[in-house]
Amino acid sequence: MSERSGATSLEWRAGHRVTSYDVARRAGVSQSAVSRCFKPGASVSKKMRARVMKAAEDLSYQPNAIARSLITRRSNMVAVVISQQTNLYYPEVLVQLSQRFSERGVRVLLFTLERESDIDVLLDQVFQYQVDGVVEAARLSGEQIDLMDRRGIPLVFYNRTLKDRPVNAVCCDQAEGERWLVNRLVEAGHESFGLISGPEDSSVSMERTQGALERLHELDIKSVTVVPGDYSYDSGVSGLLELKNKLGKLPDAVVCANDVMAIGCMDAARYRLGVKVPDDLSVVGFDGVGPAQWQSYDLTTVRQPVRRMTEAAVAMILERVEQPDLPPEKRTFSGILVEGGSARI
Amino acid sequence: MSERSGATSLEWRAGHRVTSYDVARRAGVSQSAVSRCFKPGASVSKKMRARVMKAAEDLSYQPNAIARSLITRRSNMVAVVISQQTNLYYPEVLVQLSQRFSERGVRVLLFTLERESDIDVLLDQVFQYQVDGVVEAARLSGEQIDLMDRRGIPLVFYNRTLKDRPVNAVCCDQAEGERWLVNRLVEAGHESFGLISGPEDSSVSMERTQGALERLHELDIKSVTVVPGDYSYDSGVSGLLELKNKLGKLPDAVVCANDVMAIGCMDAARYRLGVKVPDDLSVVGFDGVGPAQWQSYDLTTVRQPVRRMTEAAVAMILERVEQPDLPPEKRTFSGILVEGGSARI
DNA sequence: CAATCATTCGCATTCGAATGCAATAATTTC
DNA sequence: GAAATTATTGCATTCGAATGCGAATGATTG
Repeated sequence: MSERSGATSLEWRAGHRVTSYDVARRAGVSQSAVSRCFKPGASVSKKMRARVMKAAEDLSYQPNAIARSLITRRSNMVAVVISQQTNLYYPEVLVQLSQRFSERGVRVLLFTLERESDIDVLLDQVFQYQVDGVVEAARLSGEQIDLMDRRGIPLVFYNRTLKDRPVNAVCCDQAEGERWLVNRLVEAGHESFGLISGPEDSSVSMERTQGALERLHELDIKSVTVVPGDYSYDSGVSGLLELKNKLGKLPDAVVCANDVMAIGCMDAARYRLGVKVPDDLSVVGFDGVGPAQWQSYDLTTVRQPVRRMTEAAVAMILERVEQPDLPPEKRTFSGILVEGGSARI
Repeated sequence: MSERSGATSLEWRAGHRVTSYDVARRAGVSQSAVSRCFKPGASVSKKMRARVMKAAEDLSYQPNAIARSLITRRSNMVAVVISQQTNLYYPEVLVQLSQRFSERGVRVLLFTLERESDIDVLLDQVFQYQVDGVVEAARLSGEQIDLMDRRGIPLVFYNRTLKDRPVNAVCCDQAEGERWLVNRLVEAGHESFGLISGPEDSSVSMERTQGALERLHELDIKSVTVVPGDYSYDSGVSGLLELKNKLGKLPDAVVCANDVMAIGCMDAARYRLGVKVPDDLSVVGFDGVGPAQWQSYDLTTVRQPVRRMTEAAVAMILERVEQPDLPPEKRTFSGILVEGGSARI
């Protein structure tokens, strides 16, 4: 706790990192003994542990995780890859993942994707850092998945899944959630629907839009128009305007592929078109982000169980670090319907 | 690009990582040669480089960053420590930092703080991972700063600074921004003010609130009431209600220590008190987060120049990795006044 | 063509902790 | 108290890449 520079620390040269050898020398034991003292469950006598810990304390020794990683072949680091999305929701996921991993003694090495095309370089980087596993919240091609597979790095997708390939994934059941939303809207008597989809290359967006369309079809609703969006607030705004253009009038309800677009959509209705939500127009979203609950929006949406999902992702990765040959597994969680005031009842 | 498992790869046993020795053997050269080929600017003949690169390609060899770190004493990792804040604004900072660092070949190791008390353990962790530097967006005690100093790890604070101690820091000029906001509000003829402050232990919040108070004092405004908040939407709501309680009526303007509280405040005014913003009440925030610009709020606020600030933080860290004895430096950036519609003109 | 100088390459060592194995010390058992 | 057993400890090696130094090769010059 308290050795000032200079005092008793003759052995302390600036720029010289304190190693297990230093501790060993000071405690008059071997380096291996020091190593063992820092390994839980190792065979060490009480006396030894006390002496070593004392010396370690004196020198403020901390084991070098990098050296350890080299020999144990475990870095205790996991890569989290997120693509630069407008999606307000990912930061939350990121923080949660970090926290859950950290509880299990694993740190998160962050990889952000600016351009989709950088993914190859990025995967090489991920590999170089010898991470124990990867949580992927970005798109990967089949080839890229193969690559990680060959490299033997456990890979878990977060909210994206490949139909044609067995992979590990944690997902929220997008389609189911959309079906709930559609059910509610139809029950409330809405007959014409507008959908604002997300980016084309987002599997999540596709599943949501498809889920809604499917249910609408089942319920024999004919008046359905889809316009494209990109998850951003602005595209929610323009999406609604485009719907109105296309139809000549507004639909009864708009189903947005995420909350942020739904929020944009509500604002467009109120401030651009002077239309009341939900009286004249119902709007629903998906995700359950914080702002969706703000009183100005009070959005009807489906909340993803982020806590559960991140826990699952962490567990799946760590299981596969221990047992690399566990078969691929997909875990799908139901969302939670949040009944706000943006949709008529 | 294309070696299928099985083909020519006799030397390829599962579970055996490809090392520089493997590449060396295949190329018929020494391990050092391989190492040099992967070091930019090393003395290697063209022929050699070609052979090695071919072999490396064949084996899909990637240098082991951990082994490299051990010998070079550079991990090319930087720790970013963020405290679990409700502040909507940090995730953005985090992503930006990651991107800027990544452009310079440095990765971000993420440390999230659940409880403030965990900070000591966390700092030890940071040290164990041998990061080259630390960007700290959380509070540290003087002792803790000393510790990092003794350990020789460059430390840059993001938006927090210690008065009584020379440290590296990148900040937005909170006080200045608040003065601007107050000026505008006073110019618009407002005479009574309510302030909703942030958490007590947040230096940023303190500077903002103090800055506003100071300017109000200079302008000889007497009717000023401060109530505490915690940066959250809810505390913005309750803050406004509390102000009304305390004063018996609403003030002319409310100055909130961040955008999210300002948003809560606006919603409370509209939906709890039935008061019009800005007609009956002006509200201003601070940060310039995305939602502040949504039409329902259209907040008058001061935006932090996140891009510039993160660039500065990255530059400061990396400079100090190269030259450890650069003196402490504080870089303060002016915010950008965003004239929204939440304050009367 | 020999002598000089500049490149390029390989050898051997290093970074710091973990670990199998053998040696030693501490316990237990009869 | 000796023998057998178990618990501790140290030695030596390992993980994979980087690098100082000297050897070998090549280029340059007179």
